[in-house]
Amino acid sequence: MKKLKQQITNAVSASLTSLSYPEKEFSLAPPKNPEFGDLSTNISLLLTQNLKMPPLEIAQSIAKELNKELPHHISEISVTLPGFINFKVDKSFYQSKVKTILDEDDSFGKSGLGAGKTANVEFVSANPTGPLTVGHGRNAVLGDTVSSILEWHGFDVTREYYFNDAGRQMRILGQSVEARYFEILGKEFEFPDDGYKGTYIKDIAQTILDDLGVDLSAGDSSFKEKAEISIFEDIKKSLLNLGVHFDQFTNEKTFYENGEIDKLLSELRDKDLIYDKDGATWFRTTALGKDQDRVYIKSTGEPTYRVPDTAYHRDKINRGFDLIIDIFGADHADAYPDVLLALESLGLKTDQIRVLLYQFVTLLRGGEKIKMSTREANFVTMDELVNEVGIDVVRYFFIMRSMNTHLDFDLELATDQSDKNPVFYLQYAHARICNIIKHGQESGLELGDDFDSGLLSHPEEINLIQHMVRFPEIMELAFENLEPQIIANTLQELATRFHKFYGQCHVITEDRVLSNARLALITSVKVIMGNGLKILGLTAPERM
RNA sequence: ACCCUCGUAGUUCAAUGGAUAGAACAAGUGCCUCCUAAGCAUUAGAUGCAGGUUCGAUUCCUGCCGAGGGUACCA
Repeated sequence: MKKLKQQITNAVSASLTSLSYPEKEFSLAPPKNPEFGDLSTNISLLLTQNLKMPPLEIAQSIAKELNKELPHHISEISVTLPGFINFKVDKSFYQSKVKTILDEDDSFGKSGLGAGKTANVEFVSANPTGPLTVGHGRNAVLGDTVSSILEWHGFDVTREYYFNDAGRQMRILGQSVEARYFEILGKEFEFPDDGYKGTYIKDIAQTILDDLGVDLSAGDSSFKEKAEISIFEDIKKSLLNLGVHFDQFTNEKTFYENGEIDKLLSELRDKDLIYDKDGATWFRTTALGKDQDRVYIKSTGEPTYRVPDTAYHRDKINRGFDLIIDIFGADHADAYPDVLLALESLGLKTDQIRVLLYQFVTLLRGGEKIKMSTREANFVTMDELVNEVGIDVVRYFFIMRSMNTHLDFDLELATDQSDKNPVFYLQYAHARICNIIKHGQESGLELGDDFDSGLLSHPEEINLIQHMVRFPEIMELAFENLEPQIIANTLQELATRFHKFYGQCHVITEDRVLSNARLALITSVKVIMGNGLKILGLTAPERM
C-alpha cells in the first residue's frame, strides 16, 4: 500500500510539472466515504490560492493529465466537489495482498525502523509504599504496550523500573509499620501523622512479629526493610498478574553510592548553575529560560528528587540507548523539563528522550468520586480489579483510550459491564476464525498454497482486505505517536469488517475453490488480529 | 494569579486540517432449519460559549466558562 501510494504521489507530482503548476505537499488518504474511491488527494484545494482558480477546475485538469497514463493498479480517477481527486484501486491489487499477508505472517507490518537499535522504557516506577493500585495500572499497561510497539518495529527494549527506598516516604512507611508492631503487642505506640493507614501495614507488622519476635526496639531498621521487601514482592506479583514484566530495577541509591550525584552537582556548580541561598542549594533554572529557580538540596541536606532523577537520566544516556522513554503521570509535567535542562546544560544530547505523560484516572464507585491516596488507604488495587474482571478487560480498558484523556473509571460499571467490554469483540472475531478453520478441517478442507484470490470479489471481502493493507502504515503511526490506542482502534475496525463479512459470506461451502480462497482470506485476518492482540498483551482465544 | 492537559450523543470514549463527526453501553425495532447471536441489520441522539485563521475547523489561534494536574525545601 505504501508503494502504491508513492507511485500515485509521483504520478500527481509529474502531472503538476507538466501542467506548470507549483509543487506542493499534499495528502493522499482513504476518503471517509468509500463511494469516492480508495484514495483521495486534496492537491487542487491546496493549489487554489497559488493558481487563483476554482479548485474543481484545477482538479479536472490534473485528472485529465493523470488519465493520459493511469498509474499501476488504478482503474479509475474521478473528481468530486469541492475538488478532491479520487483514485479507484483495482480489485486485483487487494486480492493479491492476501497472499502477501500469509507469506509474511508474523512479519506483516513490521517496519524494521528499530532494527539494530536499543530502547529503554521506564515506567511504573512506584516507590514500594503500598500495593499497585488502579492508578498505577494505566502507567503499567501503557509502558508495557509502548515497549511492545517498539519491539514490533525491531527495537531491543529494556523495560525498566526506577525506585527509591531511601527517601521520606519510605521513612514514614517504616514508622507506620513500627507503630502497628507495638500496637499489636499492646505497647505504647505513636502513629505518624502522615503515616500509611492501610491494613497491609498491620499485616507486615504481624509478619515481622512472627519472624523476628517481640523484642524489636523502636527505630529498628527491620521495620522499613521488611516492609519494603514485602511490598515490593507484592508489586511484582501484581505486575505479573497484569502481564507486565521488567528487565531491570534501578535503585536511586545507586547514584549516591557511585558518586554520580556528587559529580553532577560539582559539574553544575562549575558552570555556575548552582548556588546557595537560605540554607538550601538551588538550581539556576532562570539562567536556562525558566521563570523560577528550583531547590536542588533542601536545608535538611536531602536532595530533591530532581537531582537523582537527573543522574539517573544521565546514566541512561550513557548506557547508549537510541531511544529513551519515560512514562509519567500528569503530576510530573512540571518536573521533567528541569531534568532535561540540567542534562542539556551538561552538554548531553536529549533528542532521544521522549516523555509520555498520561492523565490521571478518576476513580468512581456508583458515580461517586473516590479520592485516591496510598497514605489514606483510599485505593483499589490492581489485583482486586484483575481478579474481578480479568486481565484482558483491564488492559484493554487502559489501551483503548488516548493517554492524554482524563478518564473516568467507575468500578461498579467496570464490573457490571466487564462482559460487554469491547475487547471481547476483537477476541470473538479471532475465535470465530479459528472455529471456521476447524470446521473446514472437519470437512476435509485445508488451506493450501494455491488458492484463487481472484474469487474474492464480494464487497465485504474487498472491504476487509482494504482495511488489512493499511495495517503496516497504522503500526508505523503507532510508533511515531507512541499511542497504543491507535492499534486498538484499527483492530476494532478489522473485527467489525470481519463480522460483517461473516454475516454475508459463508466460508465453508460446497464450492471448494471458493471455500479455499475464503479460507485464505480469513487466515490472513487471523494473522493480523493475532499479531495485534499480542502487541496489546491480550490473549487471542481459539474459542470462546 | 500563572502554567499544562482536557471539554464531542443520556453515559464512557473515537475521529493524519477535509467530503454525511464514528463506536460501545443505555433506549426502540428486526434477524439463529445456515461455519459460535460475545454477532448482524435498523431507529433516535453530540462537537461547552464567543470570536479569528482557512476553500474547508472537533482538530490551529485568542477570550470566557467548567474539570483534572502543577506552580512545595513532597515524588
